Amino acid sequence: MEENKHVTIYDIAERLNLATSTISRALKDHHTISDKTIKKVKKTAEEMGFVPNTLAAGLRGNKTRTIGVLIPTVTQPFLSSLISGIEITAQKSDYTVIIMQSHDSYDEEVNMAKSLYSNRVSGVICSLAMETRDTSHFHQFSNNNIPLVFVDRVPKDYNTFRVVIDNYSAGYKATKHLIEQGCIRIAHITAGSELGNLYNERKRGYIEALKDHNVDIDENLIINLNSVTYEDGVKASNALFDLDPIPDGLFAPGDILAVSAVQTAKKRGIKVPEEFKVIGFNNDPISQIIDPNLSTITHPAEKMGKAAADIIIKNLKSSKNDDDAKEITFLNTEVLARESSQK
Amino acid sequence: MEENKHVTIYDIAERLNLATSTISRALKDHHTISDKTIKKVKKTAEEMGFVPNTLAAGLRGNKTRTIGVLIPTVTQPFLSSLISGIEITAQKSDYTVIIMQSHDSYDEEVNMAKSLYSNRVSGVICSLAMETRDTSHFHQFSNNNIPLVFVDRVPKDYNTFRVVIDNYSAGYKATKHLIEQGCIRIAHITAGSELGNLYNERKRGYIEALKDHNVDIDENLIINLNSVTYEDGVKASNALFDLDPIPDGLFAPGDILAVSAVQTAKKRGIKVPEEFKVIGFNNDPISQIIDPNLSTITHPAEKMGKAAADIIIKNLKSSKNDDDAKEITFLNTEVLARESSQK
DNA sequence: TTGTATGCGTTATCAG
DNA sequence: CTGATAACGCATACAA
Repeated sequence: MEENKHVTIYDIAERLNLATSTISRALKDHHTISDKTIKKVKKTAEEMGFVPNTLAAGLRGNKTRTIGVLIPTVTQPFLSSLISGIEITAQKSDYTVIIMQSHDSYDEEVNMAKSLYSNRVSGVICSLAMETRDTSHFHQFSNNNIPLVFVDRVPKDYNTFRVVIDNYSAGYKATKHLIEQGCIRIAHITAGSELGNLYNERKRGYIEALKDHNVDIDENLIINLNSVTYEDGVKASNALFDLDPIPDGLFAPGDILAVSAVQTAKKRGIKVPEEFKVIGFNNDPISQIIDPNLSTITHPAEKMGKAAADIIIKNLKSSKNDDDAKEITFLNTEVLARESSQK
Repeated sequence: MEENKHVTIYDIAERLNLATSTISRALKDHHTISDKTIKKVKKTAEEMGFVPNTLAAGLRGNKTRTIGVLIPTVTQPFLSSLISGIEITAQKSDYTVIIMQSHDSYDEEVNMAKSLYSNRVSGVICSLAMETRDTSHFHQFSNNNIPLVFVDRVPKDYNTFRVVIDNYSAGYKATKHLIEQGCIRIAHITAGSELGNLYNERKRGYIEALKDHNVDIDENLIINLNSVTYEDGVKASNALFDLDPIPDGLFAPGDILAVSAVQTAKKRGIKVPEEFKVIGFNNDPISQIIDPNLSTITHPAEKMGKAAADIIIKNLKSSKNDDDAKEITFLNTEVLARESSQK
């Protein structure tokens, strides 16, 4: 077995009778190094199997070209698409992405944030954990000039970059769509108000749409959940179908909830969309698998990821110490009318 | 804005009039340091907002307590569950996980591998890209005593740890199940033979099961695909349904393919499972969403992730330079009989 | 165009 | 029990 010690620029320097500084510069195409030397160095590096030690470089230069991503989980379609977007953009600028999952736990989020800081990431992209109420664990980034971008589930009061959709108007659009499809008893599921208020905003849109179109607001048709699993959705739907009369429409703020409602309806012999129309949120893959296909609101996950990464990279480039208010980027959503809300 | 320079052990040392070495040791509960000092140091560190610089520690100690994960994508349910398993185990032993996606491209995989090495990860867990035929880019790990574990899509000839399921027997079980449900014209979809031979193995199991049960093997019922997207599945299914007579069963080596077959069948008025029974593979979430629910083969993604991480960590602990043959870990699969293959 | 010297923050070795 | 010092591998300021 080869007990290969890692090859360093020092090894290359020795072999070529050059200074380490020359090697270091040649490897990065520094303009003060002759083409000849550059070629020679690169060739030898290749031959010797040199791989730069990013730890050393990071320590020395205090920049790691690494973007830390801190999200609840990678298993949600929305979030994995977000990652995908981040990665695509990062890769173009030669940034490495390191992903950590909070599993929607505040404590884990705090730990992971520390770990990211400990790893001296160049920038951070975060979608908050469900549990998170306090965001002081992000101060370490802000205080040290490490660009921080919140995505989707963002804190309300934190002067940093945010990439979001307009949840209010999305909720409004979804509800309006159901009204236009003839619904007059529209139910809504919402989730425990948290820091980010994402579900609250969607609910606000729902309420406003009802008001604007003179549809009665019935508190019995609004179900409040603490979490948004499939099982929660089944419970909520059953509660709705126990009403008399049952609602004729549902705006669910997530496709999983919507799907659970459709399936519960089917199980109870309620016809979708004839007796009960549904619109979800996110445009998850399942929305096209379920029968009937689910109407939903698009959520531009990949675009959001790209936008967030762009902000980080741009900010790092200009290295401006701006105390300016950080902008909020709003991305578009659209109603995707499929079978589950057909007239 | 606070222009906080990072707090270092040097800052703590200065404040407490102690040596940096004392601080370093105190922070790690070294037994040669008095309890009093340890307490004092920890308190001050906390107060000053000290966060260890893992780059420096990694550089110095040549170990980073980081596991690099190199997989095709995080968006596949199987792979995101795998990650989940890796993370759970890693976190218990205080390892950090860094994830990179090859997007099934050989070139990206080579790059990412270099990047992981460059980051001096302590160990690597990899599921190969579809495109990968050559695995020499992993030698850098093997040669430098960095534990390497392949998972699921593994190379055939590479003396390193492997965590897999027995694809042959899984394919056999799936096919046998269809036979037991009364199928006699069982179709199969397979994918271009690659290094890992995962699909080939499943196909081999399919063939053997047919033979063992005296069911005719009809080459027309076996469709070979280059990729395994939903669209590919639709094409394959249509080809099968254009046959006369159509097959009465299908073993699809992935749930997406199976779902596409079910939906294509429905579109063409073919009744599932009455006229056409289907079994998939992986037990993806969609398998429980589609109507009828999809029979499938379980794939213990999270367990595999845990097993792989365990191997890395154990190996790192014992730091034995074993030239021994590396073991292969086989995990169990099961037939999950649901509606789509009902008699 | 290249070389010299230094420091990034930590830990391990050795000395006290 | 604590301190001084060197070393990890690289990048930069400065010198030549």
